Amino acid sequence: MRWSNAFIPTLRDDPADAEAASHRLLVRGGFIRRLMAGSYSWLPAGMKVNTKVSQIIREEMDRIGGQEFLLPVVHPGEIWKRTGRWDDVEGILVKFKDRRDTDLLLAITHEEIFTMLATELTSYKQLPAMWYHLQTKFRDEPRPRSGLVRVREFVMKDSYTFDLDPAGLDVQFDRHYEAYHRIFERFGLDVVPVEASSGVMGGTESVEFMVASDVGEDGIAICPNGDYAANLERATSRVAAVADEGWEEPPERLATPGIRTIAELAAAFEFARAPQQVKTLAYVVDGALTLVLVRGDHELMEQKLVDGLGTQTLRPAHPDEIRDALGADPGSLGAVGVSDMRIIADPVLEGRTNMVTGANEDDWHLRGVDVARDIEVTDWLDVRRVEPGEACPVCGAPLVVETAIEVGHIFKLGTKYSEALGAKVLDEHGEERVIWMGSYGIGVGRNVAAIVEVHHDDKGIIWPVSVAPWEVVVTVVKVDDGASMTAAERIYEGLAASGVDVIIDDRNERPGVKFTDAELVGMPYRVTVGPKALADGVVEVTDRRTSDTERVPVADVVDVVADAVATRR
RNA sequence: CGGGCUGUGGCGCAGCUUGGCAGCGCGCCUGCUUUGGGAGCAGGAGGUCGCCGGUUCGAAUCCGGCCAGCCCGACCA
Repeated sequence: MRWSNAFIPTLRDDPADAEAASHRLLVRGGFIRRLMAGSYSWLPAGMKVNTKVSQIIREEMDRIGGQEFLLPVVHPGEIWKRTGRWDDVEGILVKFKDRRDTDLLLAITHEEIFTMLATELTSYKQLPAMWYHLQTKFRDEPRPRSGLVRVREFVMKDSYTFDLDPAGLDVQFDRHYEAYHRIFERFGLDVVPVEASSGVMGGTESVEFMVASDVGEDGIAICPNGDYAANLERATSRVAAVADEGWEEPPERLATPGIRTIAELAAAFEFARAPQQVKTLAYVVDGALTLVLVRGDHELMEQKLVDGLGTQTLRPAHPDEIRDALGADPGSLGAVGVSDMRIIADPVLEGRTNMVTGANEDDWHLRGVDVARDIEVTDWLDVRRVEPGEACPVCGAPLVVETAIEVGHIFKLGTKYSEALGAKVLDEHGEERVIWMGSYGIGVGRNVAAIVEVHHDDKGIIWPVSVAPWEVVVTVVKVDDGASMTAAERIYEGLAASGVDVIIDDRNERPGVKFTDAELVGMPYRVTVGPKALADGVVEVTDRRTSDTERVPVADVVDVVADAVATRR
């Protein structure tokens, strides 16, 4: 590739609408351009990276026995109605009709269609199977952000496995787990696998691969001893027991004029510190008002509630709904004496006595509440959000909480889709068996963003050799110097002949412009060919990572650079 | 969906308060000089001022509505 002919539109200024480093640098470096919110075009340099990332994924998928497909991005609504997701998935699913008034949708993922294809599997002898493709998804996200980190249209490698039984699924799941580690290692990403919520995908078990980053959108709790790691949407921890002082009498009314918050109540009464309080939250679950109880100093993690209840139709109750049902406004709510609705309580509250909670009467609370005696808990459910420093559930060490980017997610699906769509085989006894499925995703663009988030400095991107748009740039300091151009061309041809992905910067620009662009675009190695060094029979080889520059004889440079590149691929 | 901010040549911005020729820097084109860290001089091209409506002799500027984008939150496969 010759830079003079390439479309690499680098920008001198940061784009006004970009804050995340990856977003800023990918736009400035001429890799991507925004079309609309959450929708990006890949320019030639970006496409080179995209292709290398995709290729690494392909290689590792093929290595564990994956077979590549390519499925359509527009699906008939009918199939999604059969799995229930036509109605269950709200908001992000774009639905439309064709000229014959047929319901269609834009694929948000491809379980349905791969499972339809799997109905052609008829015998256990055809299992296990591992199928994948790299294909566009469109999810009408309410809030795209941070460039490629969260977009609406993106390409994902999604794979699907088909097995006779759960044990087979476990094997394929573990293979993916290993393959994903290899993939992220080749991307230069340090990942933490964490237990995750399966969300609407359904299924029994899922693992997310997370890269710690400020622009991440997920919180993860990590044990410093490596004994535990989980997404906060699922994480649990040990909480030190609170010793309650005795209070044998029934709850006593406590006048609390004007007090509406946990903090205000804690400040007003010595015996009502936040851990002594029961926080009462009102939700509407499947249409019914439901109380959710956590300790005063704890936060509800709504996703844990969603997962624990196995429902998607859940929202905080409106103030008027709360007043109609309980007779008080938020700020004075409590579950004591409530018997006509579901009461979900966090297990941390189990056995607690002498607590303070709202009296369901504005300006009044109750003290001396014994949870077991005074509250009719219908479900004990771990719904609290883990906070930094709480004890690891395995070893007790203080947990660390970090924000992270989810770069991959693997699910054990079970039989949800195969059952709904009739994917079955005959086993060795001639009996019909529903296929056990798993699904596994890696977003291409999000991984590119994560790589840049991790590998950049104030000058630009520092691509790992494995995914760099070009492994080497040959920078010609003075293009109208015949000797320079001749030497540079020879080096360029020699590197290309050695299998190095190389670009020659033959633009008639001043050296400063070319050096700056090379650093912004982020090629791992720069070979600088200029008249001064050439007079000594050498050129300079600069490592983008370290900025170390080495003078190398012209005759050796192709071998030296080709070797350096090869060892880092 | 709630809150905040922003829409002016390709990019970054000023002008808007107080209505009166649409500007600056970068980039781009031509010429000359220059050439090891974002060159200098001279000349030049390029804009429905997000859109629609209103007020006014006159609107980038004031008023109303809409659209789009970014950030925070909600949400998130």
